[in-house]
Amino acid sequence: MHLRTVDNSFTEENYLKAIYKLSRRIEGGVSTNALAERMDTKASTVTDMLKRLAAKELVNYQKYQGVTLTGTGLNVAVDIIRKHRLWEVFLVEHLGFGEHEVHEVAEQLEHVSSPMLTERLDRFLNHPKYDPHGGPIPDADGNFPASARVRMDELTIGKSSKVLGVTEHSESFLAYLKKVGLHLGQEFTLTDRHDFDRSVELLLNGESLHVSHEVAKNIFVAN
Amino acid sequence: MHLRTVDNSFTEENYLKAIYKLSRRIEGGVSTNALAERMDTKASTVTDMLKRLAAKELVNYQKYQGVTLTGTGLNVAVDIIRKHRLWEVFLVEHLGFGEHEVHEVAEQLEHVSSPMLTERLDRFLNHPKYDPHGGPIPDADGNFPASARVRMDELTIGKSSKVLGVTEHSESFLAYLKKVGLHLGQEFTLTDRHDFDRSVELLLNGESLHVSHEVAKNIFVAN
DNA sequence: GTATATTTTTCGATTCGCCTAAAAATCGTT
DNA sequence: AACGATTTTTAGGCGAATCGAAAAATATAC
Repeated sequence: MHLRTVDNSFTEENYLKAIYKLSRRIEGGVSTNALAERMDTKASTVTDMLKRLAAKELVNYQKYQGVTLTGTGLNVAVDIIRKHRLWEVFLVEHLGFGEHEVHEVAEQLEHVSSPMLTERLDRFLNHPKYDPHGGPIPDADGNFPASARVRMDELTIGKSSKVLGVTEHSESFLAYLKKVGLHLGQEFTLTDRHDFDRSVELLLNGESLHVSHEVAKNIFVAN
Repeated sequence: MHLRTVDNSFTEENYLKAIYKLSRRIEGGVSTNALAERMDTKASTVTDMLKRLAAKELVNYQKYQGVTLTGTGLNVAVDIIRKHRLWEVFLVEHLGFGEHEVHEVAEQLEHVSSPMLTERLDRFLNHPKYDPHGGPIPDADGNFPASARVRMDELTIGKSSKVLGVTEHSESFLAYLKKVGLHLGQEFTLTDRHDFDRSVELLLNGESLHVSHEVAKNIFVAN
């Protein structure tokens, strides 16, 4: 006698979120190994979980073929992201957390399940569109803000722009950005693109900067 | 490798909290059945859990003899109560929740583990001493506010006390209090408590008065 | 003080999330 | 097409948290 309507465990929610994030960056289904690395677990564990998620119709899974989210699974994933980012705004703007101190706490808060809480928090925060890292916050219907932002690697040559956010949050990546001066709000001009490796050239504070495609595709800029 | 040094699960935390709350009202150790009822589970499940908690030295447990919290267990329980009540203050005062809509959400939020979050929330809320129901909020060291007030339904049997205030302000409730003589400052002795409906018996001006739990929980009395 | 009732514990089972080791499928290279 | 390397799945096991059924301990009644 279980009520099984919306009974997603933290673990399940985290898998769905991981699948969502990985599928943003990769064409087609997400591989078991990619998921295992992201979830810091073993491939066999991932296989087990994918079967369970498939049984609940949260993912489309066929063995050896990778995994994608179903409509339901997508809804859950986006809702988790919405909550995560709203909490980050709260932590930074109202509790005085530093931008880089919020992630772990938000990882916990995002699993609190109360639509009323989420909507009231959203209102309290004045319906923010971006989190402190520049990540877009989907609304209650799961729609992301229709904003003027593109990935840096997609910006037109010659355009001036500024850094709005990143999609990769590893320590090393953030350290690299800091080192080369690509911090939030930094203005620059995209002067050239090299087709052979899709890297780009920027003009930033009067200096030229070479940015690899791997880096550029993880940076959101104004368009 | 998780960051949580003391890795208490939600379930464990809830058992510790339940043991704490039950031991407030009852002399000696808490019985397996009382705990099972409170946790809405089976006695056999409780026995299993008590063994685990005892192995972690969070409770003192000897079979058939009931259970009490160890120092460590008490610390955990009080910290959960602190977080629960702080979140209730936040929900009511900043998100506009009604007094009676907050409990379930706070039950989830109380398990978010981040001392930094708790302390910053406490500061944001201006170090409140009582939650929206009048429940006292322990400080970061686990000390409850010195002011001695408890809900009438939580007063120890045999204690003499006096009425300090109410948390329910409806006309009918106030009229009832007036009729039975429970006005502000009125002295009385709590002579008995009936576990089946948690109602209490008072001795008031030499007369016996039966007060339902519904009423008693909305009256603050000196402790 | 013995019999009966109640409480509590023990004893398998189950599900979730995870692991290791081994087998199977797929991919890459020649 | 066939070999070897890599990825993925299967198989079997483990701890946490739960259950029901049955046994054991304690409490109550007579």
